[in-house]
Amino acid sequence: MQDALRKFKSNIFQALSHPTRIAIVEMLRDGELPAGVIIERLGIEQANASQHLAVLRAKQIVFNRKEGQQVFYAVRDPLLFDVLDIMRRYFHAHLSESMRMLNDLDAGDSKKEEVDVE
Amino acid sequence: MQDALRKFKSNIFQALSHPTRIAIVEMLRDGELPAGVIIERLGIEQANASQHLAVLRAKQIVFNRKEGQQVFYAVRDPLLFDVLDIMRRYFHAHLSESMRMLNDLDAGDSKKEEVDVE
DNA sequence: AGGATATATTAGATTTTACGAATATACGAA
DNA sequence: TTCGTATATTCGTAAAATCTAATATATCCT
Repeated sequence: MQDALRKFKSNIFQALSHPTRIAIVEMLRDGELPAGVIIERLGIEQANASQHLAVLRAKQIVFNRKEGQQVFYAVRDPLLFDVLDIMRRYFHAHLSESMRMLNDLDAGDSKKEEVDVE
Repeated sequence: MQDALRKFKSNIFQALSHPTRIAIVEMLRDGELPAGVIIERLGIEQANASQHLAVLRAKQIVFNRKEGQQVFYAVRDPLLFDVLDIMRRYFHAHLSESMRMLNDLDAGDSKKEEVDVE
């Protein structure tokens, strides 16, 4: 049954369905990084970052290697970067609607963030 | 800021983070289909299917066209199929671990489903 | 052993998501 | 206009995700 395949896909997507986790994966594009660096660059609570790393680990999107008291993370398969690249193209291909969508989704929030292009 | 880009990506992934919605998108690979057919093939509650369609609509993954009393759905950009194709390759590339992962995630459920390959 | 550093895990509150049941809307037919 | 079909929306509830604060674990250094 290809039900398993769909479940698998949705699981991976679920793992990628948070901006912080996208940021982590993108951060690892050029190779492994210790958790400390990741956390520092994210600029969020240590515990929170660690939880996001745990999600990526659970879905096997990243793996880690312990060296001394540091833990180095790396993306398991660069195939995922291809997915992110396609998404970037997708975003640009529909730029105006994409931005409108982001604003719509934010609507109701107290602070309205500016949407700039990369 | 490419913060917007990351937010956009995670939004799309969020929309794809459910097996039913993956099924819908895949179902539309060869072109548009009326909601009725989609619902019938999914074999789930009409309301539930309609809700999933609403999610895909909100994220602009699909668009719809009304004809008479039917509503035809289509995927906005075939780029998404490329993403799904990559995920299939990803799945196969790590077949054994993928299946173990699916089982692990199911662990604790009352009924244990068999994991078959597509 | 004891303290400092790096990272992970747990707990609890809040928000978001998913689902079924019921209801609403839009349209075509009689 | 009333009826039936196709689809969407709302409501209530259960489950899952997210965040902060607190605590735990492992490793190195002295």
